Amino acid sequence: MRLSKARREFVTAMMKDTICDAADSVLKKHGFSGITMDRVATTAGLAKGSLYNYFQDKDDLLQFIYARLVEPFMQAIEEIAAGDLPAPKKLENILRVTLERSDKHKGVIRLLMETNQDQEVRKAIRPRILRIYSDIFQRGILEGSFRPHNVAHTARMFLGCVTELFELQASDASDEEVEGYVGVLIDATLHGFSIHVQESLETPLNQ
Amino acid sequence: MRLSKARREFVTAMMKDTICDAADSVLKKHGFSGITMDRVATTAGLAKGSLYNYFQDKDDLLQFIYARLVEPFMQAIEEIAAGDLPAPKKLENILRVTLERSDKHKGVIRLLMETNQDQEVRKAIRPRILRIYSDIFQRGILEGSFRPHNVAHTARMFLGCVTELFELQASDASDEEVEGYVGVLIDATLHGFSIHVQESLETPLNQ
Amino acid sequence: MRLSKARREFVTAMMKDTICDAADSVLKKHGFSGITMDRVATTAGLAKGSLYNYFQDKDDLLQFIYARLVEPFMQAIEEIAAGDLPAPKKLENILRVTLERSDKHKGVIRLLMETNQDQEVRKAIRPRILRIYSDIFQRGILEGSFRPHNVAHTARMFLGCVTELFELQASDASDEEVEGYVGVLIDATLHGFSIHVQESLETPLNQ
Amino acid sequence: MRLSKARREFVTAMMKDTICDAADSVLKKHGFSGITMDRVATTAGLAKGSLYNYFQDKDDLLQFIYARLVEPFMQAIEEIAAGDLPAPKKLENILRVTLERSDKHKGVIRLLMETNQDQEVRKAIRPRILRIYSDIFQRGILEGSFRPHNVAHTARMFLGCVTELFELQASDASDEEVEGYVGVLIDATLHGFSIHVQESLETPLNQ
DNA sequence: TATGAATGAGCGTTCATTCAT
DNA sequence: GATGAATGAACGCTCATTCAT
Repeated sequence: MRLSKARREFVTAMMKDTICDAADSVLKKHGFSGITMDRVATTAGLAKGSLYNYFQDKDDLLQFIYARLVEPFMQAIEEIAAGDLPAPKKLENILRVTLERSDKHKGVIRLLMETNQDQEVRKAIRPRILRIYSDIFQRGILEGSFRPHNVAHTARMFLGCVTELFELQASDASDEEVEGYVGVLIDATLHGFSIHVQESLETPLNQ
Repeated sequence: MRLSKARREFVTAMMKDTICDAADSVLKKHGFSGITMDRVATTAGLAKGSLYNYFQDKDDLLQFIYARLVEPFMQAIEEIAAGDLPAPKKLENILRVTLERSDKHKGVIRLLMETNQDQEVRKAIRPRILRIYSDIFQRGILEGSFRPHNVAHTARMFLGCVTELFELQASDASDEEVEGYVGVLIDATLHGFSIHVQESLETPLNQ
Repeated sequence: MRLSKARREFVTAMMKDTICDAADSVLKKHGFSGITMDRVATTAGLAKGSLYNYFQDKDDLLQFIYARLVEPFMQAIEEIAAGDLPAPKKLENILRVTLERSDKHKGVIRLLMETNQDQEVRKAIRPRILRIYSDIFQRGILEGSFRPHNVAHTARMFLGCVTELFELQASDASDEEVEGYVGVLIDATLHGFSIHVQESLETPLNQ
Repeated sequence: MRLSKARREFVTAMMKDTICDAADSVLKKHGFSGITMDRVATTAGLAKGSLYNYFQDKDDLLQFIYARLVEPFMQAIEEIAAGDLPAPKKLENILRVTLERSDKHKGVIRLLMETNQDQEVRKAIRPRILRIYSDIFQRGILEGSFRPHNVAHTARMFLGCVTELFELQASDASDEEVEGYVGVLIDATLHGFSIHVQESLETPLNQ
């Protein structure tokens, strides 16, 4: 009995994954707004109504997809953030992990970025990421490796850069290795782009 | 005959603008997904069917709206890009113009961000912007103000930062002045965030 | 312009009636719970979506049907109630009018009686009728033609009788003339069924 | 073999009752239209599919419920009808029993009233009740306690009154004791409402 | 028998598009 | 050109019923 129950849960989890994969596939082919329950079901080899055995409604399915996709990222990132490397190294590692993982989900990542801002999950994810970045920048300032600046701004800009590199990587336009992107962004983050003849050490960035 | 034809075209253009205004208004009130042909028509004081005299289909209308909204930005930006200021100053001016203008259209801008990235126009706009940024970075390198780096990457990262500051500005969370955002990003672009004790001038960023 | 507008309203009203007739017909054939938008539309010779040009939603349609059917009754009844005949005569006239009119809508009436009590309209109609009956009974008591009794109970019982005669009339089982039913109920109302050898005049019915 | 068959039938009957109880419970909690096979099964501690081992389909189940609820009423009523009290007393007793029993099942009764009149069982019950009433009225006439009248009409009117008092009792609007309702209706049945100064004994009611 | 995942027709509703006027 | 009623495919969702296990 207990075994059978465990087994049932296992099968259910498998099905959720299968459906999720189907949704991924629909996402890739038809874009975010092209995800219909019908298409997902058909792609998963099910009837439309069967989806509702696994997900309460469409939104539930969407959230599951998002979570399954994003949660691993988040965990890896949070692990790094919780470590005790110097701030710049943390950024670098986070970036590397992020890009490496996203490399395996090219299509989905790109399309997920379309996600409407109203989407519940996106609302929940962004703050988490921004908070992590902020904390690291803050730590960097305390450690003396970063000049003082408004970490809320910095975190957002860093996120903006990551997002764009994401897209670049996801686009077919680039086969560059992850290390390339990491190097680019970390270097830019640390030094900016200009030639610094005479770096004034005390200049605050902002505030 | 020729005159009458010109007149006809003029009137048509006027009508497209009227419809476009109506659509803007609907956008503000109902959000992106709330733009229905019905609402647009009613708001424009027309019958639904009449829209199809001016736009081939809904997508055509949407693209027109997007273009009309974005085009002024693009022109201002391209004008700056075409000038002969030093590269960093160009970036700064472009950024300032971008944020200032978007400040006046917060509502629309924010809603437009919901827009699906598949939208044709949006697809068309990004390359133009990236190209402009790339060119400026390239010029900066030639001018000797930027270290050599892969300008494709840099342009994207810069765009990522702009996008995020955009969102920050559009969100109700911030009343900061445009100059604040400009300062932050320009400083970050030029110098990065780290404390540069010993800046090695010859280090290439990438490639 | 004004004419055209008036004409449009007229046509719309016609269509609402057409749809209403179609719904009647569906009602007769499939019962209350068998009224689907699809069936109504098809019966009316329309596509399903077209119904929504005339009714906001299904409930709106249902209410319209009910109202169109019931309102004429109500008006006739209220008119009689407002007159100055003696109470028993009012009851008689109301009954006669009710049965006469319902004779023309046999099928619908019967089915409408199924109406779920949650239905908004039924909720609204019953109290109106009960109030009218109550008032008349109350007047009858004051006039000295009825013995004192709880008019709330009496009104309900009278309504119950009417409803049943309604159904009897609507059923194919009976071809009896309206006057027959009127006579039966009025006589029963006035005298009951028992043989009154020695009527005690002062006995109150209730309370 | 025979024993085992009897046993099997017994168990089946038990299960039907269990399911029926579950359905009652669902009825109370979710209303008539909220009775789904799923909910009934869950409430009964069964899998959905198992219901179909005991009932051919949903309608079969519904009919069983209705019958099980109504049958005790019917038996009590029929017992009274079969006795040898005078007609008016029979009516009174039937009425009392009806109201007393329904008083204990207010919730279910009220919800059951939402039931579509097309429901087979409901259709089957009415004639039985009407027949009983008719017979009693007929007996009353023969006994000399009722004036001659069309008993089909009378039976229906009486039923209409009962139904209404039923609803009144079931509604939260009234806490009146059963005896009150009984008194009201019996009095009305026997004497009507009017003041009978000079009762002419020989007037026939109808036919 | 019991199970519950799968089905699939059906529901009410929306809306871009067409077309007779 | 302007109109707006009509269309019909598509949507998310429900649920009675079936059937392999």
